[in-house]
Amino acid sequence: MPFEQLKLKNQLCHRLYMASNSIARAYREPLNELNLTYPQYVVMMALWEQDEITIAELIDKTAIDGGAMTQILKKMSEKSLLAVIKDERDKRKRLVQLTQHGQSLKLKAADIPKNIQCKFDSINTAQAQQLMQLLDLVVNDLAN
Amino acid sequence: MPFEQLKLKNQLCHRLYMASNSIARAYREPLNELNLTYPQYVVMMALWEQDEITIAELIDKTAIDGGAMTQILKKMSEKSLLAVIKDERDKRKRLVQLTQHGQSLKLKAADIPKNIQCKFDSINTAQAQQLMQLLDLVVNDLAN
DNA sequence: TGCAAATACTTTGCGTGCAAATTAAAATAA
DNA sequence: TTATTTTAATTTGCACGCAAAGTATTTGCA
Repeated sequence: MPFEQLKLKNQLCHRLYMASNSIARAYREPLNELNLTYPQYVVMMALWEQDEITIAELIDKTAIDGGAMTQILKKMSEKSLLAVIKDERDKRKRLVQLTQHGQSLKLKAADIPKNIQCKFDSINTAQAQQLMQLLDLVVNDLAN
Repeated sequence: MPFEQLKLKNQLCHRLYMASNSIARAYREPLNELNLTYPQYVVMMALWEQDEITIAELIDKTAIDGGAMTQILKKMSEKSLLAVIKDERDKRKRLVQLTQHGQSLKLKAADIPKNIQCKFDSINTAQAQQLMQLLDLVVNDLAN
């Protein structure tokens, strides 16, 4: 079978492309109600876990590009979700700090994961776990 | 455990986000040598399988956004990879046709899938198949 | 036949993802 | 100490992904 390896149906990358876009699209509606984009939501989740971290740490936790992060934090700061303040001990660094508004949004966001899960009719919890484990292998293998 | 569902490590969406970005990044170098972006490569794979299809069919096969597709085809046309011609039977439609240059690129691209696979040290063929099947379930569940 | 609805695409505006260049500050070396 | 290198973040330019609006063209229905 010539060029079988170039067929779209055999491309893991294309599956990932479609799945990633699909799930980001699924988050769009619920996140619109919080006035958040998907990457902004990821930043919020990171900060809800640990507040007042440097931008570099935030980039590390979220895997969001540094150049994009600057813009994202700027927009989130304008929406009064967080503040970016100087680190007096190391003036190269900047610390990201949730506002009270940003902290309180956690309650409103708490239902989102369940709402998304409801859409997965054909995937059970074990399969979702397995999927996440396989995706971690992909990410780790490509990290080098 | 309060708000456990909001932690990043439990988010399938974030795993997909990272994996999709990682693998797109992995394709960047080999595709640079063909002067193709990743979505452009997807368009090429679709056309190598079946040439002279409408833009709507191309969108259907690739899952690339329609608005983006217009721009992508414009750029690929400028690079003489393909031509977009009118469908005389239905003047709303436009047909996408590979040029000889576009067709010949298939040979150069034939090695790419194997080169990417080499990076996956911890995933065997069966696991890759399983991953693709799970991703198909995700996409199908979210299609509704 | 004629006209509203559907279809196929294009355009526009916004928000990233990414590479590369830039700026500023701290760490390290000479 | 001073110069070099490294680290942290920003800026710039390009290519999408997506929603919404706009433009033809065709269908289908009254």
